[in-house]
Amino acid sequence: MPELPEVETIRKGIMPHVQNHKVQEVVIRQSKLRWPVSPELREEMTGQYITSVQRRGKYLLLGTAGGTLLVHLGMSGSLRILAHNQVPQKHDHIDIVLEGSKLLRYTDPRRFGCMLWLRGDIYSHELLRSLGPEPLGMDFSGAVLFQKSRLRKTPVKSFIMDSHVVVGVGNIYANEALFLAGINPRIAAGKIARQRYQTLVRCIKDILQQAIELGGTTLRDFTDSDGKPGYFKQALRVYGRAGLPCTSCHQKLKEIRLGQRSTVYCTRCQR
DNA sequence: ACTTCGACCTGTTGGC
DNA sequence: TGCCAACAGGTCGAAG
Repeated sequence: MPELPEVETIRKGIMPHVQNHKVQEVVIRQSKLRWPVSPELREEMTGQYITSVQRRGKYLLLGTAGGTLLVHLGMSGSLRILAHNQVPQKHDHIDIVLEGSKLLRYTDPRRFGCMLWLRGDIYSHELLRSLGPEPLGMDFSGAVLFQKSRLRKTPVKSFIMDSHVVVGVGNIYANEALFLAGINPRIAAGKIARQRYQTLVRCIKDILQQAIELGGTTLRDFTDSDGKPGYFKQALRVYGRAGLPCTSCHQKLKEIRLGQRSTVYCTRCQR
């Protein structure tokens, strides 16, 4: 579920429920996530006011005066706002219980996500320090991609999915952006011209922006049950459509694997 | 410095 | 219907 547009939608969805609210209790039912969840999370976050809800790439950052909760949803994680009396289910690992009537519940069947309590300057933390630019920010441009890609032999799809190059471009949107840009995903990143990177950057920004706007409408209410976004299903041009006709030229879409990830493209439209 | 690959998990799907 | 392998929206870190 979580690519950048989903994470941004979740951020906007939970913000009004958690910002300026006081943490009454932190319940850790399962501490074995990608990294162990430290008891310090409970010890130090309890009693704090959540002052900010930010996003960096696919990380969510809940700021307090005493530290920051860094959340990543991995492949299967989700966050929901629920009532205090909602009974936890099998994969409901952590609750941030707020004063009043609500709690923020972290659910993650595969447990590839993480919840880390950080103190001090969070941007100097290992996980955040060397991240590339935000794809929707001003400092993500064709010039940047072009410059970073010189001499790199890795396929352009793997390249744009590398968080040190640019954050937040996951498998779905990498496939979609390359289709829109008309670029074959297996071309070596270092062999792509500056001009084409400008096109690619425009496509990445467009597809992410569009997905955020759609996500915003279907996932507006975070007090609902699982808000599983069905929004992009219809908008997807290549992802999940291997063997089906290209929406542009009707050629059968091809599926290959790049970096162990499913890659779908049109051999006629993407060169 | 760059690339590849295993690892972390559970749930779902498709083939036999 | 059941069983088993393959695969799934991520990404770190080790090894080459």
